[in-house]
Amino acid sequence: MEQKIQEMAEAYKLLADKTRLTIVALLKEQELCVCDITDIIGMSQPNASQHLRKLKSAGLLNERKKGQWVYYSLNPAAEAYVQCIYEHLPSMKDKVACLNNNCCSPQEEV
Amino acid sequence: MEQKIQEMAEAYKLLADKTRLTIVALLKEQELCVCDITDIIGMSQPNASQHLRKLKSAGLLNERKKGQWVYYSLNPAAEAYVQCIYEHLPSMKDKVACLNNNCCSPQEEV
DNA sequence: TGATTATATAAGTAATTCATTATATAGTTA
DNA sequence: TAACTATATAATGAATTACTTATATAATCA
Repeated sequence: MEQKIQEMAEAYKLLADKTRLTIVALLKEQELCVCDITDIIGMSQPNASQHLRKLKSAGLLNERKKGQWVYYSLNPAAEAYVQCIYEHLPSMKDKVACLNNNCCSPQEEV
Repeated sequence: MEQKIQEMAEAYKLLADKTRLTIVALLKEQELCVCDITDIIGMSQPNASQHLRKLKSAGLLNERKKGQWVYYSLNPAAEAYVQCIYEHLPSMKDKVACLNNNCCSPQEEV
């Protein structure tokens, strides 16, 4: 039981950061590339990249490369104690809406 | 929406610690006083006290004073995005079992 | 090929956090 | 009252972490 609590605590450590939790909330809406995320959140590219690496290393995200873009998405196989949190995240539909108006990278090619 | 994510991140920060998550798992079984927790987990009294204060300040715990003991319990009115985590915590029944055999403080007086 | 764009990594720094040690408060008991 | 027990608070130090700046890798395009 200690092992499981340890794993849970480590996962929650990743979600206990406003920036990463925002990234997860965005990815709950749709798959996004790094530059989408930096544009929407207004953060530096290395910062986003480092957060994404942490989330992916822990198995929370999947990654798909296409050309020079790397698209990240929520891993549907993530632990239940992680996924239960996603259900409580506020909608980010309006935040990702601009992407469909082509402000940033070519979403229609996804 | 940023506000809610901020609040969620702060709550998860509290649960992103193995010690505090263990305390919460114990309290999910039953109300416990500080010395119960220190005995079961094997931690120092000030350490337990400080963790409990954090959890209580955030509204995750209730406190009930009786004599020189302070009994802590999970706050059933805590946010849903917090409570959903509790459902995934492993059982701690065997950990609290010794208390009912009177190893520590007088549970029968609770 | 060279220039541009997207992403990743590395190094450095400031801030936060967890646990310990020491001490204070407060209720109980002799 | 004095001694004891339970709990809380304060101060310190070690470790972790988040962000920035600088640089590296890699794909695309002219």
